[in-house]
Amino acid sequence: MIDTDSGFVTVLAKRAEAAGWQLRQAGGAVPPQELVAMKLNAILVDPAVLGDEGWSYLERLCRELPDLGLVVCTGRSTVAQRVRGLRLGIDDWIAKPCHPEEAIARIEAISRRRRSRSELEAESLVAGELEVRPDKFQAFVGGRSLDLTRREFELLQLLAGAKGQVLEREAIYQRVWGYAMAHGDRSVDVFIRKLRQKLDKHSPSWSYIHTHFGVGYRFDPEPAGIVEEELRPAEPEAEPKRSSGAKHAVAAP
Amino acid sequence: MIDTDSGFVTVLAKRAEAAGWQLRQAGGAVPPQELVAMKLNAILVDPAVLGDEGWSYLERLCRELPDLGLVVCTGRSTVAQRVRGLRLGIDDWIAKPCHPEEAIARIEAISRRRRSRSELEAESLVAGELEVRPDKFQAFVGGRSLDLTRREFELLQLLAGAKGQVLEREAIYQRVWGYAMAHGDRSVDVFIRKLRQKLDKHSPSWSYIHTHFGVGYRFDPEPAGIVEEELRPAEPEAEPKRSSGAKHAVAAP
DNA sequence: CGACCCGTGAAAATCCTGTGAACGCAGGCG
DNA sequence: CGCCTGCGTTCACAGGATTTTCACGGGTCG
Repeated sequence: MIDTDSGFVTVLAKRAEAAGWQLRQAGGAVPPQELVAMKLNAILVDPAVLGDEGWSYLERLCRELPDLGLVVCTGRSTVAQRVRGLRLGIDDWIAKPCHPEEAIARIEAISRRRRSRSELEAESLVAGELEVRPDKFQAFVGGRSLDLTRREFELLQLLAGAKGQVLEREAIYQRVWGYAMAHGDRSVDVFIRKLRQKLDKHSPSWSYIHTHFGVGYRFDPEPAGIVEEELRPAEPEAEPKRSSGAKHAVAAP
Repeated sequence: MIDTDSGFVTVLAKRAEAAGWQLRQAGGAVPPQELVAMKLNAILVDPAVLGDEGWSYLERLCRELPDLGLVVCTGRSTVAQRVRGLRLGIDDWIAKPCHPEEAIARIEAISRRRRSRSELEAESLVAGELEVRPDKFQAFVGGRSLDLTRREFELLQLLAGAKGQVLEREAIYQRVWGYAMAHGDRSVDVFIRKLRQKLDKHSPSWSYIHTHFGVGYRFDPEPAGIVEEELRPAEPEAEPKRSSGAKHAVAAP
């Protein structure tokens, strides 16, 4: 929570703790980046402590962290202000002399929506030769681990979860990295490449990730394997380099 | 909305319509089943009109339609009641003498969360032999992809969405490209041609896009197929070139 | 008939993605 | 405490795919 009203802060902290939450408090604007690092569920702000920067800060939060639950709790406000805030992306607006229990309940209500859809994980998922195991934070092919890093795994899990759907870069970034993608960021592409490398290394006869030009990527296991190795069985290919290897299928379900 | 306060209902209906929503109103409890059939986005309830069944009805809604946005808007209420409601699964609780614009904004805020989590605009659309699938950024005929590029798809989606309506070039450009069309720009025409090509290639016996001279284009699937091939079965037409082929129907305004 | 509008094909300009590598950072280890 | 390694981020380049632009000619309208 971002507020300086010590009485409110104290009592809310107590209730939050009683509810089993972990609460962090600040007395002024906190850069969205730091908020990301805190892995927050929701944030409660009294824009009064932000001064003139109030609106721009709230706007920034909504823009860069659309997944974060955002509740404003402040003193006098007009209908126009509340409407503006809600339209901006704020999830709830509470008038300040407010019962802490209600604040807790409202934050809970917001978070409920957020959580409900994402808690579908922990289900082991199979696609082609691939097996994605959230419990082990790893993916396997024939029992052998792909040795994915954290980000790689999260990306793969996201893609594999939205089976068949095309996911746009921004959406991918948003959901894996947790905040809005900066214009021109190529991180997603780079990780897609790493994933494709590892997938191809362990399951060469399948293609999993497909590119949709100008849109994003789509996960869909296809047995479209490259079967030219057996044409020249005596080839002394000591070099495991796959060189310009298989072209990645471009948009053609 | 479930409410009987005619003044509130009237003004809210007006605002909702202005916001482009479709609103249905009832004066008492509606079975969840019927609500499902209405394909609602959110529901606004004043439990006062439900009498003693209020809480049980709300509870039932939360249990059976957890995906539905649920907002309570009623008169006097205690903190305990609001907390109970919010914990139950209600998304927002508004005190009743309330500005309709705020009610709209709050419902919007709730729906925003709901929608962004689930697949946005996953409504697949069928027209003639054509199937437009927003989730795949692609259109299909008989399961085969038309292989549209992003712009082509967006254009087709726009046209197909405004079923039967004639769209002017500037309007099309504005909505697909996102900014105003420069004078003399022929991009729309070019993309219409590309679309017609691909449509005709995969679904030759239908005509989808019609030209309105001096106005714009209109999407309307018609089985007006060109059936002259069978008139000369022995024709050695080795040249698949459609050359000056089928003229595109031009409707008179 | 003449001005304007639209379909068409192809060249030119632009944008997008795959890729390799450098960079910075943090934890693990000697 | 300093080195090393693994990981994530950023950059620049190249090859394509896509979009835009252009010029022509056939159609349409008044």
